[in-house]
Amino acid sequence: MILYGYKNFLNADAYRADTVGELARLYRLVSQLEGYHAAVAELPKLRARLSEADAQLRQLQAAPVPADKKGQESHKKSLKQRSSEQAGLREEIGSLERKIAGVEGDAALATLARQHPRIAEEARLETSRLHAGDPTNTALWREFMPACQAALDRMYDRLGIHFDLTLGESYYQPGLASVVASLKERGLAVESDGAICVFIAGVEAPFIVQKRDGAFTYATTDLATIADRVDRLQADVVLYVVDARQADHFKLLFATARQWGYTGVDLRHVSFGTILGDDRRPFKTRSGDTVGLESLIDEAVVRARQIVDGNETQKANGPELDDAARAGIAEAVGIGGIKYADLSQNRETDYVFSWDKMLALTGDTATYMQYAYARVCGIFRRGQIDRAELRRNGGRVVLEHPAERGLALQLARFHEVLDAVIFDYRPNLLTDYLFALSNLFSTFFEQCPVLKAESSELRVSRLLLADLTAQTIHRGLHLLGIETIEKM
RNA sequence: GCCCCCGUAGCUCAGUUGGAUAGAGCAACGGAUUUCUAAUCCGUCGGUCGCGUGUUCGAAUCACGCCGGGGGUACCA
Repeated sequence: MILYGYKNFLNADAYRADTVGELARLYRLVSQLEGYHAAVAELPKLRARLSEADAQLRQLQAAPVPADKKGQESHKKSLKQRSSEQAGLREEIGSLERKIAGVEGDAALATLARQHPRIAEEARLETSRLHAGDPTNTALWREFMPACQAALDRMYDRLGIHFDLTLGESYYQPGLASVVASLKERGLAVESDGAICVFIAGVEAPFIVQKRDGAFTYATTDLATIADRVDRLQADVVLYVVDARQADHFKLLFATARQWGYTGVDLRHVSFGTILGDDRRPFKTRSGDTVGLESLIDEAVVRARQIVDGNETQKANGPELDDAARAGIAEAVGIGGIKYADLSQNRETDYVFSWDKMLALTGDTATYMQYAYARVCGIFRRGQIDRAELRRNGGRVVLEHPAERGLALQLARFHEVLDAVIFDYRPNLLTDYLFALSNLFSTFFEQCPVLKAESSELRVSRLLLADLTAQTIHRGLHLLGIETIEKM
């Protein structure tokens, strides 16, 4: 789509000024025009289905209600089904009409749509040309990639995400033809309606490894990836952290891979729920109308900064933190909050996107744990305690106060939680644990003076508990990719 | 049509392989700060775990049925 957009709709100035932004615009534009034509083609069919559904519904309503109970129930049921079908069709039609109006209501867009009636096929053709090694498209792709990669790297960098090894789709491209050939050779892939497909017993949908126009698909790349990871990297587990809606794809992929001979590798779809908008409809990342990650992060950091500044002005002895320190705290708190919001929900549950949830700084949030950690650091700083020395001196932990006991029990459970997290790839178990731990620490902090403990033995014991708490929070948050801060 | 997921407090969600009076956060309300950071703590209010039947000593959890909501389903990448 981007290739087609570049060749037909490029704004050269915008491309020079903001390459990625312009490419994104082109993608959205082509996607919109494609959607327009698809909607125009689809609309009459849907309208026909709707009038059919209307007629059926009227017929049902006019029909006499059966005398027997069973008949009544089935009558009621089909009535309900019909009207729900009718409502569904109306909704779909409305959505298509809006799509069409969006283009036709804009003179420039309407003209473009008229000039590019076969945009969908032609855009696809650009992809298959690229796959076939077309020099122009390959050169363009080489031109686009660095800018896009740089934009991604900036985000990953800000989020503290690092990769051991990155291989894009292009890495596998040279091997795709032989994947298809190998599947054919084994009798796994057959031609169907001009496409090369693998059919898996019990699944109606085909697994298309090569389209009618010759282009390969994600299915082909995914198979080539499995082969590479097993043959070259000797992977024994491969995890796919992908939206639950791709479940069918992975079912077919894994089944095909096994039949292809890759039986010794554990292939797992670690699926996660769909992110829904306020209307409870899925966010569609490709349509480009979602909340951008960057603006989400910026907003989170701004809000965190407001709290930091507010706290600083309220301090009895005047502000302690300079601008750089405050900025660092705001970044850690803002980004940590977003990561935590995402990781603290059961990954399989769909969730409604909410700014408030993403940006909350009180209650069950990353901030809560970061704050508990900073409070421990405050104790050591205030008491001028050398933590390494404390650990070396080997004092005893005594548990007399209920708050001490509760905290210690929770600390001892850390390893169990990590086992459970790894077992089924459920980070929310770790967030639950850390929240409970931090909560127990806060209670302990309120009720058990550490530096001013009644005896030196008790003081050492409580210092050890505080130290362990900080270490555990630090490790736990670190595993979630969330930073800790010494002062907040 | 076929396949998959969900329904737990006003809201957002936990609830590990079935195990004790079903838990949090937010919201609401009431308290706590001369003492290590109040981004905090303590408390109150709030639930027929969608409905029914079954399996079990025991079900939010398992089975079946029903009601309600959502998603996927041949050439998009």
